[in-house]
Amino acid sequence: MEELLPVIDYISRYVDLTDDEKKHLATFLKITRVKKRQFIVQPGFVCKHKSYVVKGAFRGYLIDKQGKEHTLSFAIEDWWISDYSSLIYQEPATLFVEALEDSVLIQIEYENMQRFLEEIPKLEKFERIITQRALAFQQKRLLANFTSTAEERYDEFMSKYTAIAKRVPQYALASYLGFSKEYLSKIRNGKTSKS
Amino acid sequence: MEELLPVIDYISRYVDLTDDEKKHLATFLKITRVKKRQFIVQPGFVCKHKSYVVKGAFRGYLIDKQGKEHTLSFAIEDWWISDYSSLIYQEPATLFVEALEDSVLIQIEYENMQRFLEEIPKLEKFERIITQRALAFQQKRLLANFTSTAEERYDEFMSKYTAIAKRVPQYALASYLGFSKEYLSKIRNGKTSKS
DNA sequence: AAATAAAAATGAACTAGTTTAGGAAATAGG
DNA sequence: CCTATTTCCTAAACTAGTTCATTTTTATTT
Repeated sequence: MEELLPVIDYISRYVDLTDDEKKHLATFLKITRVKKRQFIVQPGFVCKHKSYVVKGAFRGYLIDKQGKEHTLSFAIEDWWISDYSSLIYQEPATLFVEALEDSVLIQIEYENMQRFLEEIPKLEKFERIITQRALAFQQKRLLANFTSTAEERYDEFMSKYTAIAKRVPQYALASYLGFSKEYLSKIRNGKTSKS
Repeated sequence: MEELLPVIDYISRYVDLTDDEKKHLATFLKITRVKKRQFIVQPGFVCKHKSYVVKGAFRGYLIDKQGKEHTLSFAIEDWWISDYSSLIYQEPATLFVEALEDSVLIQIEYENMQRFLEEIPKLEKFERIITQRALAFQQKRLLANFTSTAEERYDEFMSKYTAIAKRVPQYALASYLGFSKEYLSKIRNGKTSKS
């Protein structure tokens, strides 16, 4: 239970849970430790969990036909990550989700998620809210890609997600922002460095 | 009530509602008729409704700094449309949502949505499910843009959303698929026409 | 049915960002 | 502390898709 507190506190930000409900919820959760470079989701395999990051960093990406990587999401402490469409439809994933550091997760298995939504209907509200936020986040990201140039997107990301920018490799950042690592390098060197 | 049946049936696909609940739900809904070229959402104004299309066609798009249009979504009969992030955070919209034909909508006002989620908690599940689907849809769209070429995306869309493709102008389709109308025209004429 | 406006097609010049291939610098592991 | 691997930088050639200006076709209005 001790170790599961972070995620229970997280959920409690959105719905009020009694102590009993918290205990019940805890039975649906499990701690997972992964090493750097380890995958928690891989294309072709059904994504079985929703994962909350207690410690560490992850990125979700896919590889296109030409072998190019496209990063779709990052997650550090207090974020969630998974292949969403694989998880909800229980169909083979398209994404890799890879640990960028040695990390600790709290995971909820798909079947358990269905069970706890039935047994603790309050949690429907939690799921609804975080899904709405994820959707709004995605929409905003999409819009940013339309309205801004490569350089603006870079600046925006650096100021908004400083913590993430510091922890992920540049090739991952470039492939998140939608351009090549070479071009990221060009942007960086175009700036008047303060170091 | 009669006129509101389509959306009540839609919701009933996801959650079982008693007749009383259906009647209660109906009090939260309203019919809106709009003419071609009319906007139901505009940048700068808070998006107040979630809209279900009974009849007609819509597109959601934004205009970037260079004046270029980017279409984010289409909606025809039995689809929902709105500026999602504006709606859930009740902040000014970034999108235009425009009627492509004379149309009929069933709308749910934001405040009413909050009320009915509290008064009929069953509907949390409905909201959760359709939000999850919207998110999965968005993710798939994003992935398709990475893994396919302009031409493949065009083919994919034509076969998957034939009904929509027939009803929306080509400039709208091009700006949805992520290239210029001139390029769409080029793709079309590159194909061996069957007409 | 004519007049007007909107949408679609064409082709040539253009450009943002990619690709490729090299080497330098930094990190991690033993 | 030394070696290997990963990450980062540079520069030139390249290309998918854009832009612009003009024409043809298709809708819409009177």
